[in-house]
Amino acid sequence: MSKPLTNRKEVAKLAGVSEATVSRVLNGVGPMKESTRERVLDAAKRLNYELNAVASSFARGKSGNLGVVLPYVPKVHLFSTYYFSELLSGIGEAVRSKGYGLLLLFRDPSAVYDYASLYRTQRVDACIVLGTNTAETELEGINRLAEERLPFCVMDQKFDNPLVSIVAADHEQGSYDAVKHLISKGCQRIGFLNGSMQYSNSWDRMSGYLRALEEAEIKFDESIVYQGNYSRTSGKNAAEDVYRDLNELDAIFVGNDRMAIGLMQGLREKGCRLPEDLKIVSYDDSDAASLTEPPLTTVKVPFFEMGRLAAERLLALLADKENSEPIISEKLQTELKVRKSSGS
Amino acid sequence: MSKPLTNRKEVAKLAGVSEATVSRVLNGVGPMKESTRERVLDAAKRLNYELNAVASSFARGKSGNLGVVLPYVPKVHLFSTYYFSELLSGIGEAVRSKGYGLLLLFRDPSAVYDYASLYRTQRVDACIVLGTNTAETELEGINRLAEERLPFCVMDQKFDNPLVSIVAADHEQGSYDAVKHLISKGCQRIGFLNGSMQYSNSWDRMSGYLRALEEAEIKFDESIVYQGNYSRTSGKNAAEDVYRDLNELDAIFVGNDRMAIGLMQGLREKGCRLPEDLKIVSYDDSDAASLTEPPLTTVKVPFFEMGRLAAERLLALLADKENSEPIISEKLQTELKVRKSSGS
DNA sequence: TTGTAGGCGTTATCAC
DNA sequence: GTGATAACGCCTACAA
Repeated sequence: MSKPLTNRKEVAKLAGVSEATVSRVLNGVGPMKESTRERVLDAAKRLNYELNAVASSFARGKSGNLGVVLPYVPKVHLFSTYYFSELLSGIGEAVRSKGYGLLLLFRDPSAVYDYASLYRTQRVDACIVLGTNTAETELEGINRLAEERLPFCVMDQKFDNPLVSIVAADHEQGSYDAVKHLISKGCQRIGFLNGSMQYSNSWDRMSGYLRALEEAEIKFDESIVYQGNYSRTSGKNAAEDVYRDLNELDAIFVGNDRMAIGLMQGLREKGCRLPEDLKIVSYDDSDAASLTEPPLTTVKVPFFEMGRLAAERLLALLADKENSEPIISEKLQTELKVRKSSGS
Repeated sequence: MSKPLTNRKEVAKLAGVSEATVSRVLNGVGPMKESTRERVLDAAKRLNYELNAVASSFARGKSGNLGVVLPYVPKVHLFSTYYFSELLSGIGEAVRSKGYGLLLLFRDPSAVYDYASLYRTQRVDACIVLGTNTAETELEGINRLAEERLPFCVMDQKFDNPLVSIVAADHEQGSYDAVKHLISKGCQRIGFLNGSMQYSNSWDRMSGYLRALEEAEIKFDESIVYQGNYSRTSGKNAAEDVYRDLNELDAIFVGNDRMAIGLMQGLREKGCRLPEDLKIVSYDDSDAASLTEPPLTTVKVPFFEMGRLAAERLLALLADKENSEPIISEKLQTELKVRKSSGS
């Protein structure tokens, strides 16, 4: 029933050619007479025939799939879904235009994931890894991938290993821009609510924050750096400390929109007026950023383009064998979107 | 490089058994002596061998993939991403636990999509179709699938064809609950901002709205039914008309959170106070619903469970051949989440 | 309980 | 330009 209703042999018979010719026509390879081409195409259409993708993959020794690996925790939205859906859309665009399949793979973040197995079992020809971090178990998995020279790419997370391919936005610059914007608004005491340091991009944000301060000759004060984990709840929790320090602060830079939203909720519950009492700039420009009251000034990250870029590069790499240079593209431009939360 | 490093033959040789025995052990079928089983497993581990998924699929004549088809429009978030990511998570959960693959398929919503081709080319064994509507081109594609008795399931969209499998929430009841809640708050003049009527669930919402009114002996007034398309922008646009009718209205029921958010923005820009000037209940309980000011009273839809249910049913159907009964499950419970936008 | 062997539908490498 | 034909790695009757 769900078997192909027909196969190459039938088409060959109907068209009066050999099976090999059918293959050539359908794959568009090798020389062929226009007339036979038409005859074969016609026969295929009459029989409602299309190439069997599985058989084809088998013969080629390639699955034809690009894998996208994501951490999966039931009931928890590890990603802001904005991030996730933009990346996926970008990857999807690239994959479609190259005729590849997009295989979604959920991994249990608490266990060592055997990435290499995906290739060994031929489920994917290449893959993009989302949401990795620097935990020991993660490092091990990723490093093994790199050492086996398997085609893969990590998103938005740097590894020391130069063999690890990566596509990432320039969060150092993005953060610098964000903080500089606050400084240009006359802020001097600028706090920082950062996310978990197990992600390299959290370190990048810290660097950008420091550079902006330094350039403005503002002394770094560790006591106004707060620690969250990119969740809304952690932002709300931070409101406690931020509120306590409120008269020390002109503004605060927050590592992502979700935390900023939590923080704003928390502060407002304590009676803060925003942005009068505290200016805020955050990060991501997710859908929610323009919904809050006041709307968030935030750093827009080109997730869609990042996804597309990673996928395109990987597929290009697959096309041109030999080349197995790691993909390194970690300076994608961000853009500051100015809204009311930063004062204006 | 990305080829399997070894194959069944090697394992058989090392274990001193036939290839067939290796297969049997690795697939856990047929009787086998514990000692040979161990020997084979040991050999496999020593050679770092795993079954080649492509070859396996080929031999079985099944791809081992569940397809998820989604409309794809560049730059447009057709789904609220909440809907999308919850459904996908649910599907992912089912698929993983059954050892299937999850293949993401993007379709161009402006063209007739040849769903059957996915099966013909053996890319998927079954699929879940998201975001269909009643456009002629869609109907045609879906009906063809049904007539060929291919295993598939449509989410949240009803078709007249009894052969079409569907999993959907009970939006009639959800809407009834929403409107009844408003009535219980003392509202009599309740407007309705509905989404596009090309989706059956828009009709269901209308039915629920009507039933609640009728039960309370409130006369239906077409002049306070507004038309949107589920986008934030359409909600904002509707603010014009709603504002004009404001003294005719106690409350408004809105077809989804996104429109409600747009509507609230629009109304506030005109100087409305919410919920004092207008009570609002909306639909979906997306992440954003609790972020707005005031937070939205909204109807929570079990997207995760819907995804999981659809996937589980399909995979069960694949497992037990013979059975090709359409899956019909269109009454999944919704739940009203009461927040400030509806008054209290 | 295990081995033998045919078949799955292509691809790709030869000849012709 | 086109036709034979050997892989590809595994599954599964059937035989032993």
